[in-house]
Amino acid sequence: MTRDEWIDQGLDALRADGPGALALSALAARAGVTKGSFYHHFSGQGDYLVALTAKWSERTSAAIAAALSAAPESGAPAPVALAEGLDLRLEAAMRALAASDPDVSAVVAEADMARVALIASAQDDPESGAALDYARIEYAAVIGLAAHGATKPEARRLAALMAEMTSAHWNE
Amino acid sequence: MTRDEWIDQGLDALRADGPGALALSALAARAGVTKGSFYHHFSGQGDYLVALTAKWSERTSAAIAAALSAAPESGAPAPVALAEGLDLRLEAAMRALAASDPDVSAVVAEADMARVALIASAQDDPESGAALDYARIEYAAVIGLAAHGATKPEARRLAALMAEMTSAHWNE
DNA sequence: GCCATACCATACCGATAGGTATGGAGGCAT
DNA sequence: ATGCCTCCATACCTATCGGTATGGTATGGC
Repeated sequence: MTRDEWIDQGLDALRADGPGALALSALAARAGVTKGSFYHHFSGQGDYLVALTAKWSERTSAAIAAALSAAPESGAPAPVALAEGLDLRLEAAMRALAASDPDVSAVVAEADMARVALIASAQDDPESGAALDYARIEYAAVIGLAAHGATKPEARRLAALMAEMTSAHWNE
Repeated sequence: MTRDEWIDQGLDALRADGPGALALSALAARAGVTKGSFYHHFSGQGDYLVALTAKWSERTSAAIAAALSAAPESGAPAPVALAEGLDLRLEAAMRALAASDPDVSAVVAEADMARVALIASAQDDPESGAALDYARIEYAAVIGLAAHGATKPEARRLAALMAEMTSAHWNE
């Protein structure tokens, strides 16, 4: 077990079983090791959660950036690219985790802002002040769909409808 | 302390400090009583959480129904009425609570469906299949805004923009 | 005045959480 | 072979959780 493996297993557990699965005993049992390993790689729970959320933030933001930059060729508008590139269950679980930990909450808030900025910059007229507003709405809608457990096909369909609405209103 | 007071204090604590504030010891300390009172009014944690979520569901759904039915006169479209009638912090905290409790999750899912149906029925052409889709998007956007802690004025402004988009696309 | 019942404080219990201290097993250099 | 350093298992500590058992006080009916 490396530090990264602990984090990856934690992300899997978080996605599968929610924040409660991040209890140290549950994590160790899941991985088939004991707490000895954990405290060798991490100074404590705070250290672990920060590292976990940081990795989530990096990975997810990179995935979004890739999906958005590929959008012009693939023809997928921003909301669809989001619904495609995001792990909806993990997004929802991450928000639940953030509700009980201020450090996590800060990282999530920062990631949200960065992603909204990414979406805005992929818009037709990124400089317009409205671009940020449209981006926030699109992003909020996808996160909201994740929050009540929409399936991927549903999320994709609704994201497409949303994209249609946005671009129609945008170009009027 | 009555049963209802325990529930109301729990909702306040949940909104203010997240799911962790629903720990029995924290609740009792907050109310200035001991666990003796709690176990007199409730059979246990499960009983309490079910009662709490049920009350939340009733109250919130009633508030939404009222806001939506008043919308035609007040001129507030559905998303704005939602952003106005919902306690955004409480909505976010409730989702976090649902992530750790299947019973709560079931109630939240049911409430979500009911609210989406309410929004759809307030639409111009409620019978159309698209009405439900639009309603889901509008609702998801507001919940998503709640999830990353949007302030009420922001939520209101973005909800208004969203309503403009939706109705424009709807009537094309 | 008596008794039942509602209400709640106190004290206790078992399980589990995070955290620490320690020591053993294995590679790697010298 | 020796010594060191990485990695982790074991054992233990303390705090806190949900939950139970019990006893006390207040209030209302009769």
